[in-house]
Amino acid sequence: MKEKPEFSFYDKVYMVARQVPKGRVTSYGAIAKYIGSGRSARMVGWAMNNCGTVMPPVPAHRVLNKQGLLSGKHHFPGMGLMQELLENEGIEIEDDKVVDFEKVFWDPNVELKPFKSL
DNA sequence: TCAGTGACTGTTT
DNA sequence: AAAACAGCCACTG
Repeated sequence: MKEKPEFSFYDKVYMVARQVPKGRVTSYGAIAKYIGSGRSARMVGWAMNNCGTVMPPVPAHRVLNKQGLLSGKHHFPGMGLMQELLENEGIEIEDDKVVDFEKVFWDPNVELKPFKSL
């Protein structure tokens, strides 16, 4: 029996994003690689665009680019909401980027088990 | 069906 | 070091 993930590309992204621990952040590329396409980071970002249409809601504010920059903050409602959410979790933000990004970085490829094992 | 878009990343200039 | 180019794949019109 071949395991056939019924999970769509979106679902995989949401699944990983939801498992990001509080006070931690990850990058699109890390998620993309975790789901099997290390170079499809753009698709991860695109999936995040629909994050508000899925349940439960996805903490897209914990997903940043590899530079630790809040690249998607402009997509959040209000102004600086994404930054406030991150700061609320203990993450320090400066100039729209995460301080000590390497320290709060959470890599699903390391912290989580391979997707096939799920 | 084809073409355009996009919350990224790596390589090259 | 910074900017530009290319690759990548899924969704919409």
